[in-house]
Amino acid sequence: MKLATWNVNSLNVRLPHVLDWLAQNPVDALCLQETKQEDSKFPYAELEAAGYKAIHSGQKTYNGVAIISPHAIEEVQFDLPDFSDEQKRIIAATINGVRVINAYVVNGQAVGTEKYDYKLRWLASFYDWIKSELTAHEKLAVLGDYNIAPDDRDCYDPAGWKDKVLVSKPEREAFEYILNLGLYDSYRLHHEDAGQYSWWDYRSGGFKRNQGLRIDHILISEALKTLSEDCMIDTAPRQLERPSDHAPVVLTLSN
DNA sequence: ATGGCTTGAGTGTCAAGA
Repeated sequence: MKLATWNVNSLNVRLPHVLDWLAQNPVDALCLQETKQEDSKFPYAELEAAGYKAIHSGQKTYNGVAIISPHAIEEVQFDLPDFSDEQKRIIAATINGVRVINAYVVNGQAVGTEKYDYKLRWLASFYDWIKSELTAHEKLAVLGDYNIAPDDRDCYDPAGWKDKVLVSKPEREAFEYILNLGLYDSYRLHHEDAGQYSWWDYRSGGFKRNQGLRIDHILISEALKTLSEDCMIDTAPRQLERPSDHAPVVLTLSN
């Protein structure tokens, strides 16, 4: 079984990349973030023609999350249960017996801003919900754009980024607390090296110089950890014309 | 460089991303 996450930075622009990628990388579930479109614009028909079902929680211009799968998509849930929010950042479903949560975590803009405060409050509510989901679902995967680089190996310039948004101590602690609920950063189960990123700034030739951050993650419960065979970051789509600034992250499970 | 690029909105130019 393969699970993947990809922040596409506008599905309207990126649909050809997504369809090509799915054709080359058949997965059991693909979680998208930043679709940036209302449900009425979501390309259900194009995905269906490619053999995929989909669920979407979208809005105009910003945010928006989707789960795409060739299998039945069951027990669908939208939004955090205890956090009043107009922003479409959460969608979850059960696929082949695995609870799949897709999260587009708040960016936070800059430390000390209102948006940063909103990020920390959002993460606190996210923590509470993940805790309850873990008790309800033994096989749980929490995929998405976390907008947090967990440690200095995940940042191309730790000194320059010190205490900045995406790497600040409160954000890293929030990520750590979520792991401490009983989840594992699947990438780190299989790879210890630094310099492996999932996002590169469009500006300043970030990708060519490998100046990036690892902020897209697939967290898995103990029951899935025992099945985990590999987690990889696919940099191929980042090299295409008009790419998303994020690369897909793919988890392979046995069975 | 409170920068650099990309997207959506909407037709002039800004907000937001990370």
